[in-house]
Amino acid sequence: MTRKTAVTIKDIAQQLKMAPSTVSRALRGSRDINAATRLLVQQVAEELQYTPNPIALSLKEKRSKIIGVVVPEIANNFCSATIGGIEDYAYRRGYHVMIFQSHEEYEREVANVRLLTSRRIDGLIISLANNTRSFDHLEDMAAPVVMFDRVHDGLPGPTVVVDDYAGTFKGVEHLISEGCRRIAVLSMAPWLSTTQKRLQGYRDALGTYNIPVNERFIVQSCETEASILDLFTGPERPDALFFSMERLAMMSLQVLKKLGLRIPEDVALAGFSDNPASTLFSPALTTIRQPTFEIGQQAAELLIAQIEGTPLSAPTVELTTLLDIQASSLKTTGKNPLAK
Amino acid sequence: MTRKTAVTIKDIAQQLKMAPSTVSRALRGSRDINAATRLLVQQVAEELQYTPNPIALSLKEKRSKIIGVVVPEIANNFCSATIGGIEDYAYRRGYHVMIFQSHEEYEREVANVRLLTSRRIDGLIISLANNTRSFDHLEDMAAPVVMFDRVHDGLPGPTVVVDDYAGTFKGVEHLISEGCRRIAVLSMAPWLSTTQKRLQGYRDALGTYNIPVNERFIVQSCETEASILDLFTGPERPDALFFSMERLAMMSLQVLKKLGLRIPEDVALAGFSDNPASTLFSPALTTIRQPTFEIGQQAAELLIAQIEGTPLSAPTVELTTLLDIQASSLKTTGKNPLAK
DNA sequence: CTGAAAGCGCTAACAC
DNA sequence: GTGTTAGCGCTTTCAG
Repeated sequence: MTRKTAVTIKDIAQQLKMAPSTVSRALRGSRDINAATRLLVQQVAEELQYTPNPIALSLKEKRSKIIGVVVPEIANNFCSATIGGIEDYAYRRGYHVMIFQSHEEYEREVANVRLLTSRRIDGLIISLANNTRSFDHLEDMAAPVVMFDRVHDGLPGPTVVVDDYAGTFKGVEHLISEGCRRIAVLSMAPWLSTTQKRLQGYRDALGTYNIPVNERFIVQSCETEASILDLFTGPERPDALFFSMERLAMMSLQVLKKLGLRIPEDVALAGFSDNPASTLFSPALTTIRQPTFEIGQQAAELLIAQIEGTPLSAPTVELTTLLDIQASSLKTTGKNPLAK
Repeated sequence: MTRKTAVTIKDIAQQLKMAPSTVSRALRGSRDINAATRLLVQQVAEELQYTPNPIALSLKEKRSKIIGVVVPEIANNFCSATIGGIEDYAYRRGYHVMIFQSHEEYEREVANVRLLTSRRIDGLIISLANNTRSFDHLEDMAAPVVMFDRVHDGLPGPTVVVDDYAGTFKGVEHLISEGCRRIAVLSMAPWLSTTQKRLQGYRDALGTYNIPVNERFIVQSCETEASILDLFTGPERPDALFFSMERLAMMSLQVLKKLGLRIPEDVALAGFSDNPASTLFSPALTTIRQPTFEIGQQAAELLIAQIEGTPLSAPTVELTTLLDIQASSLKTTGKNPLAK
């Protein structure tokens, strides 16, 4: 057990019978200091196991070396993987990561951001809650903000996203190439730019292949199994489901099971998912894979660049998704689908 | 955009032409203060959007209201779910969570703990890295420590674990009841108490049913697919695999696929996993489910109780696992296995 | 080169 | 009831 009260610069000064300021200078390698003094101080500091108090430093320098992260839910493969990336990069740059969950609730998101602000964090990385429609809490942040995944175009500040449009296009095109013509899409809140880009990719893919868009097949703000079930009540039932989020994939699987529909024979399945195990599903899921860890790293990099005033390499980073074709979308077994 | 410099207690005092201490008292509801003054101060504070500077507070009161969390890997269903639980409870109690990853490396774990200490965190919640064998870094912590999952019995401080012994016993017993007799177990580092308890559960389950223990079937420190492959090289091949970690489940599935062995006909599969989607696997996995979110909450509760000097309800919390039987272990189809 | 002093924002004696 | 002062640990003028 060590002493309860941490050793301070004063303790060192006292023991060496010099002024605290001298110790401070010696420790942080100020130019104008006697080499002998410096060595002495460093030695004693070592002995006493001195570690600078970051709180005192923060108070003085008005920066905390802490970056805040607000995500909808930590226990979500996409979020946890990006947080992993953020922590990884931040750690290497001497920053620490403080995490909050919005639980997809606007109010909690606002509360978190305010809390983080009052914590004097140096910067914020955020993925918006599903039902966040007002952005005041982000607009009047003093600290730099980087958004990822769920971004809002109206806000300034860099963003890290993936090629949502192209990714969706590829995915839907693949379903079409497998013979699907009634492709329903399950998406999130319509005001998220992610949603908009993905839906555009969906519409354009259909358009490219002269398939009329059936608005009934576009489920916006998909939150419950009921809305998926609804798709299968009318006379025209989908022959494919494109999900824009892992949770929606799970829900689809449940619903299709409940309805006794086979995948992919009755309904093909494809979409965005970041469960590393989704190839082990029954059947294995065709997914648009996002470079989650890298997204986190990039977000942290952009943020720290802003904090430290380094010019940004790019205001917005767009990473590339990968279409991972598995059994869930292969209606024409054995056929090697178009690589696009 | 707001002012860059946050408003302080001094600003309020100045505007009201009173002393900062009065403002401070008014704001924190000190008894002996004029009601009128208090109201006035509160009003101005509101107007100016004053938020107390937690850094100044920390410096003064020598506590940061931050709890540190060190886990092997955030992007891991078990870890992210527990972190979710920690954040959830901590948030409600006014604490914030700072996260670090050890990446299963002892050195990085030590570095993180030291960093956290120098950060003057109020307490630490940790799940040990797989190869941590020395515990000095935890022994001489000034702040309270709570361990969860990967705990070490030699250390003081409360722990949150699950009924590893009973959980494993139940799981292995179930495999036995399905007719398996050559059950191999894939486990982690032998010095972890988790490993020890689980292996004991395994041994005792076999013993109870008079099945001799084949030491070749006990794979300690299972890190690679090779060690699983080895199991299938000799003359006596396992008819069941019990995995003690989600990653090992994935590896098993890969290996069995590679070997062309059917699950559960050739090899039954069961074990610890916290992938909420493992029922969607092909075949659905029989798993021992841990109450991950609750583990996190409990850990946070124990820690905060210690920090605030509240007497602990219990030094160690042991939560109960649930055996979720699915197709991967059902050799005798249709048979309703013993509920135990 | 080194010491003394001020101040970051806040609270808690200690006056009056 | 309210103002004054000191101090949390550290850096940074400003003197010397």
